[in-house]
Amino acid sequence: MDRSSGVPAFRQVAADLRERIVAGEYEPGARLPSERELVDNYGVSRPTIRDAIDLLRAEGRVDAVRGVGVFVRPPTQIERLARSRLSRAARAENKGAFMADAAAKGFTPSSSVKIRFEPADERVAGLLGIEPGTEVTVRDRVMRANGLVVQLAVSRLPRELTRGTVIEEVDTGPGGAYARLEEAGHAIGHYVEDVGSRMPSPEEASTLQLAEGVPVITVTRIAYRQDGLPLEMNDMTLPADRYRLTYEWAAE
Amino acid sequence: MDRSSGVPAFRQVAADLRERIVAGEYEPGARLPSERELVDNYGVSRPTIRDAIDLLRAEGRVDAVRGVGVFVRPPTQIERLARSRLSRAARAENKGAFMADAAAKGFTPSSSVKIRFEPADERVAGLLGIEPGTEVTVRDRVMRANGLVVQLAVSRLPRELTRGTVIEEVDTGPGGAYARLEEAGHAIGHYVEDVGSRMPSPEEASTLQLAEGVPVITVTRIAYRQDGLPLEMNDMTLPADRYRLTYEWAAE
DNA sequence: AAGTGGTCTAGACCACGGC
DNA sequence: CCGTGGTCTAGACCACTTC
Repeated sequence: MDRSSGVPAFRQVAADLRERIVAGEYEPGARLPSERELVDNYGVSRPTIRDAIDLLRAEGRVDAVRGVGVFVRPPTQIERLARSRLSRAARAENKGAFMADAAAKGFTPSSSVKIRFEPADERVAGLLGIEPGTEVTVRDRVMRANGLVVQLAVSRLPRELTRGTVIEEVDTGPGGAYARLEEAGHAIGHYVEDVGSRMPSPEEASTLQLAEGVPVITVTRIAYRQDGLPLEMNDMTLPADRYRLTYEWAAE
Repeated sequence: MDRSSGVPAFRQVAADLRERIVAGEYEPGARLPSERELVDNYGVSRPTIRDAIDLLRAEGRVDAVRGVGVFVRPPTQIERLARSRLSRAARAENKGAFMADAAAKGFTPSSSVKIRFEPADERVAGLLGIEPGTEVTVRDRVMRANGLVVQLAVSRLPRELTRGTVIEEVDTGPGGAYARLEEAGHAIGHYVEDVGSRMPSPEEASTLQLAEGVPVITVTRIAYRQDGLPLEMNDMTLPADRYRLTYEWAAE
């Protein structure tokens, strides 16, 4: 603790703890000294110690458990999602991309869907190439693996394309909505995915059961018909500590 | 303020401010009431008000400026990075992917490179398909646009492929390292990119000049020769509030 | 000089988990 | 019951920006 360095005390404490964690002095899953012990160790007040720990929590390095202690967060298991999950071959045998992934990875998937219809706002209309206000079919899904929420997905299609099809039902049948579109003569030509990241809203953090300091990955996928007409857009939200996305393409 | 709801006071204050921001009562760029005003408005102590504001900062919703006030963070300008930046056609006229992007977007790019050689660790060896300990050439780059740091990139190649080439020099010449590899008979067959996100380390936050509550996007790209041999791996780190990544592919 | 956010203290009480 | 983290208070002083 250097009180004259100009560096705030809580940052010095955080830096010291961070170093010890990275160095392995506190291993993954290990408990840090209690806040009151740290008060004695560093010679600062408890709020200052808490500021330091709050910093490490925001970085996603430690988890605090009330009544128990503060623990070094162990590395999480990462799933890779590849674009091959959208192949027709995969659809032939499964209920959709998410179920296909689940089958491959050996966990028990479940998914709850809410269907609604609403007028397209500016953004949706732009991406789907329709007039704002045009009615769209919205499939709002919460996907779970072994009971744990792992993904949110909001899919929107021009209602014109879904009227009278099972895409407006909860269960879209084998191969999912994409398979139904193709059966209706809308063969998919190409996909575009737009990937970004941000901190979650409090609602997202609680539905996705996110730990502190964990961002979400946002993916907006648009499926186009072979003539270039947008068929569907899908806004997906994934916990960044459990997913990576893999894309692969030939040079040129 | 409901003191008997069980919801902590600072979360109630944060929720109220968040609502007002989302509703547009405080517009982007607008100043929130000062902490001491909020103390009066909500009837809680200043540390409690600060806890509330700290929450909004961690979410990336507001910025605090010492001596001035707390401001609603305005939306940032987002650049899209598309895989087409890696095409041979783009290389033909430019110095590399980053410079190509810069030219297209109309900003002034600059980039500082440090070259070093080191033995491959476990991860690097696995991705490059070589034995751990094998010497690799490391090109450690900081990319800037109009003076602002916008990307970190650490590129690694088996030294065997770069010995005697300008890839071991600071300036790799027109088209960048990929062009030199192709000239040396290592035509690129395909690329794989692995995309994830996490909160930045303090070092990353300061070199990338990241605002609070802004994650980084991490991309690991591997370039393979046409026979499948890994030629290069590139670990990129991007500020999540300034970039989105776009991928596009044909169905099937 | 006045107002702002940044830091820090020395307490207090609470809710929760484990013994 | 005791120790843990979670919340909250009422101050204090500082560094900084603006006027």
